[in-house]
Amino acid sequence: MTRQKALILDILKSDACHHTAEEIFELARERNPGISRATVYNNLHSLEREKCIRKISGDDRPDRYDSSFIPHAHLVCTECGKVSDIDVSGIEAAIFKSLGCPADSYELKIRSKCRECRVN
Amino acid sequence: MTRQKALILDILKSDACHHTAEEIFELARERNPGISRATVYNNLHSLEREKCIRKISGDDRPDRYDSSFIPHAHLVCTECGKVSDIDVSGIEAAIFKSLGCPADSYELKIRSKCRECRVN
DNA sequence: TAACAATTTTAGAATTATTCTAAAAAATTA
DNA sequence: TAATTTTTTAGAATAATTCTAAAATTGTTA
Repeated sequence: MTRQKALILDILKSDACHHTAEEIFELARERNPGISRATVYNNLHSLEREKCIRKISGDDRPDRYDSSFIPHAHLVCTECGKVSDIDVSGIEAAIFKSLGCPADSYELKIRSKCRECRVN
Repeated sequence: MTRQKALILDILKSDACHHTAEEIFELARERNPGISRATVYNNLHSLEREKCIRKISGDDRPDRYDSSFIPHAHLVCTECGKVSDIDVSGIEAAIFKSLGCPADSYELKIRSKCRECRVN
């Protein structure tokens, strides 16, 4: 594990936010000013291949990276637009059933009002 | 509804494929050689806003458009990138259970090899 | 239908996110 | 340590999409 790769992983692990590659590049530069953008992309790819991190493909916006490799669903609020994690049990089993094998990965985005907006 | 917008909608409706904007542009050019790429993008956006079509955000590949607005799962081939519909029963129920109400819409993207690529 | 306003289209430049390149540096192996 | 492999770097290249401003089309009102 190179210095740069460890730095990128640390940035993701030490922050609950779902950062974009560009944000990670900026944060990495604060601690290693010489780091290259390509290195950030290279390592995000390799960390993803190694199932250390997960990419959340953006909706008209740049992709974001999640320090958790455990797949989970995202709730996109139709009212305030906020994205939050949501647990939907039984997806994996349902996917396995229709696919005949486990998926490489999956992404479930649910559009609904979030709890806060539902109250108001 | 302009001539161009009708053409773009027709291309999507008359073909089960999930085309990319570029593919739609090429198909539109066959029937209207002067059409501009920007027109294709403009109309795809406006059709999406009007809930006539749905965008499937691409995974390292360009976004694709679905002529149906009814939510359903998509299988994104990790090999050839093709997007196909896949029936995963029980998703709606699982979402209802964790949300406490039906979702406005959802998008389930499953990454795996498609049937053709699995054979080869 | 004429006159006018509003919207859409067009061509191509600009932008954004990401990937590629090839030489230098670092890490790994023998 | 020497040789080999892998990674990093800077910046150019690419791909997808958005922007721009002028022209064309469409819609509206008199």
